[in-house]
Amino acid sequence: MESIDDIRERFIEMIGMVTQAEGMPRISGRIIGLLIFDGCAYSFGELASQLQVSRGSISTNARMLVERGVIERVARPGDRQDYYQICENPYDSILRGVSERALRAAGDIGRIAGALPPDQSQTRQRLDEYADFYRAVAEGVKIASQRATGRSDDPAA
Amino acid sequence: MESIDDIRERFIEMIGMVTQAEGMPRISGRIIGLLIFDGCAYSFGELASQLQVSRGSISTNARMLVERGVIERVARPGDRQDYYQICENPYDSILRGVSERALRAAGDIGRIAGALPPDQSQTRQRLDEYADFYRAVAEGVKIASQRATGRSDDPAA
DNA sequence: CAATTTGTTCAGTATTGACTGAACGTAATA
DNA sequence: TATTACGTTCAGTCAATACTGAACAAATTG
Repeated sequence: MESIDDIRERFIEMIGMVTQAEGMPRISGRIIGLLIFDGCAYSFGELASQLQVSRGSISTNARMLVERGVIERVARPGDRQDYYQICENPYDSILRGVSERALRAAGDIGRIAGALPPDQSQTRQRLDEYADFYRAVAEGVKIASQRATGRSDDPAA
Repeated sequence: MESIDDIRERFIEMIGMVTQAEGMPRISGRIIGLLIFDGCAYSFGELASQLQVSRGSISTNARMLVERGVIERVARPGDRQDYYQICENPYDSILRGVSERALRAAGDIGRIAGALPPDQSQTRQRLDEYADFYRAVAEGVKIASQRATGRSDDPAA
């Protein structure tokens, strides 16, 4: 029988690999995995020792995750250390980032399409289609976000 | 006034950067950009010379893109070379890959959640939520795919 | 058959970027 | 004020991987 610690380890490493595959640093994913699995707040130092990484890495990755709204810093009275825990709905924040990137790509492509002279309508049409694709992605992600969270802004809930 | 060639160049490089940001090789994106912009079929050799990369790179990247259903090989009677053009709806294929990866992550997480002993219901719940998130992403992407393509399988179209 | 063309493979290179660890600033404590 | 604890920063290291280019097999042409 596999121990809980083994399962935990497996989960944390797995999330690390998944986030790496999504283009994020592996340590970011391991922080997320740890905080989701244990569901409590950990201090800066605990994160470093639990994940066996340098404090520099924790500093960089924790800041990025806070900035993206995935984890949050919480204070403990009488304790000078920084504590971190997973946000209420981290998934929303993650998807917002994906959506933003897609919209930016759509905007970039649309701008290039707009720069084409009028006699290049065929090309412009292909580029506009491409931009629409990215807009559709952004839209689909937004829908996923609504479904994954408590559907707080979904009238049909 | 910016020439069409300059715009073309800018577009191709831009798509290269976008795909790189999505975790794919930059050359793959440049091939896609070239084929979308010009909208015609190019030979293996033309791809290499137009993009100024080695034939080895074209071989590897073209094969991957064909395998993913983004571009396709077309034959020309009396010409031994391989010709490549963008697929009918490359976006569908790209999104299918994204969706599959999300579902795989959801399955992995769900399996780990299932391995937890019954007294870990809190943890299991958090993990199940996480798995649901990835399922929602897969679903949202599928919706995006339907919207971006000709909505061929959307009864409301 | 020799020469040429075409695409693949793979060993080597170059580059990117994650990660480390030491130096540093700051704040608390004695 | 000296010391300790904490988080940040940044120069340097290391690993992953995109890319090159030469060697190769197969097909074609003369």
